[in-house]
Amino acid sequence: MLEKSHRHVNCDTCGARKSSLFGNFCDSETSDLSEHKTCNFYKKNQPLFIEGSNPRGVFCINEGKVKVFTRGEEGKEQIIHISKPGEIVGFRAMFSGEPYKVAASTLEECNICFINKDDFLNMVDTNPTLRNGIMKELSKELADRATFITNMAQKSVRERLAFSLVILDDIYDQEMINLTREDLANFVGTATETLIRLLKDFKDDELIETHTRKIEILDKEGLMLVAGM
Amino acid sequence: MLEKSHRHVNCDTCGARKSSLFGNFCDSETSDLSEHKTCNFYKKNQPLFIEGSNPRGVFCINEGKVKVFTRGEEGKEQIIHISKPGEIVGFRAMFSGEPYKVAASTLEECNICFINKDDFLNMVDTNPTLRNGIMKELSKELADRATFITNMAQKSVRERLAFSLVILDDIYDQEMINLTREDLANFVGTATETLIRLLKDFKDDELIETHTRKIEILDKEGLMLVAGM
DNA sequence: CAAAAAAAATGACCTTTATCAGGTTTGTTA
DNA sequence: TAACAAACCTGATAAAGGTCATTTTTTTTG
Repeated sequence: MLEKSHRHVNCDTCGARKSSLFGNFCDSETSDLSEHKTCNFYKKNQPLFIEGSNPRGVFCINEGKVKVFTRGEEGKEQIIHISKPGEIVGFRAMFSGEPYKVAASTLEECNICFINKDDFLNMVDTNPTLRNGIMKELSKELADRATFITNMAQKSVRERLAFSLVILDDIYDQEMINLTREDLANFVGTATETLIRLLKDFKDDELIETHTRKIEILDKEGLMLVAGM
Repeated sequence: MLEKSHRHVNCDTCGARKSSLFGNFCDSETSDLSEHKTCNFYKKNQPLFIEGSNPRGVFCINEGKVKVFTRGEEGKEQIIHISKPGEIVGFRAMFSGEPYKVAASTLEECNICFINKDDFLNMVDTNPTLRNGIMKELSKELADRATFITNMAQKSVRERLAFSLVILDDIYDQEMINLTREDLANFVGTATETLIRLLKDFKDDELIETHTRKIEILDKEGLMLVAGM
């Protein structure tokens, strides 16, 4: 899927950059950025960082998807967020001065650039546009998580699954949703068995179709109705 | 409870300021801040702002407690956070450029100062220490909310109540926890009836004692054990 | 390509927790 | 302080959803 040419990305030509926090960098800023990053290829299910470790920089996704999650008491994952190309992962920890409170790992083959902590913080310090973008992003995520909490507290699993599928449909853009049932359950916040049963309900209701693992959204409006959106 | 003298607070002498984001302001910065704020007394259950309205500044709590909450589909509140003196409420919306996604209202009689949006943003722009403090705060809250989500998804109501009581014990510091059963239920994320039944269990287990509405923590360690902390 | 491992699916069962309905206590205000 | 409203509490009931055990399908790997 990923071609060799993708494995060493230059920021100037990176399509993902344009929709990222670095999107409005000028040419000199962009080439500067390019010089200060390294680029790595990740296989499926490889960790970017784990809970409790010390942040050494930020990860900028060029290709592929990444899950950000915490673990509950018995080690069960709760997926907090799924990042797609153009998103920067792990920048919260740059400012908190604390070890990671969440973990991140790849959901598929990924191409991900790494920017060193000092370089990143230096950019944030000297570039007000970038800084404002980051503060805006932090704020938006904070609002998203308030909604997430409320959904968890007040919606049924059925409603949350519908809600999640709508969100995932955006994240997966033109592709079909491609997650293990377990990951999907850990995103919705339910047991894998319950999730599978509900997926069948949704199939019966012709809201979705499954192609082995992949989930095709047939009726997004209908899902939004179920989700109460 | 609140004396008249508290109703017009000067930032120089404000005890809450020292533990706030403005804590390390120098004298000139502090008096500058004092000039740019207004101070208001709020009765119990008065809104600071509501969901969907446009942010016009930030609120700095001098005395009293404030709940920050969202409403689910049927209007049921989910309390996301409870703020105490020294905390600044509503600054997320300063950076997002969007209307409030949450609402805030007083839980008791409060003394709260208001700083105008422009003045606040100007301070943030020109004061790197304040700015870093804010970014750190945003980041920490983001991490807190990840934990909140995971608790909601994976802990039982019993565990969440124990968890909530431990947190509230810190927020209420030396006082007893003083919330309506409904507010407490909306913080834990459960039905009021369920909450009341569980409180009785905790009383039977001598983890807490109630004095009409007020809740006294008898065995914090025990609660933490129940909460799985 | 066969064998093993991982993931997906199904069934039975049972606990947790929401809901509804009613009764009591506490707090507020005329 | 009487009357009213709000908050609190209790009981009965039902359903949502978790757990465990087992089978089937898909994927991975030697």
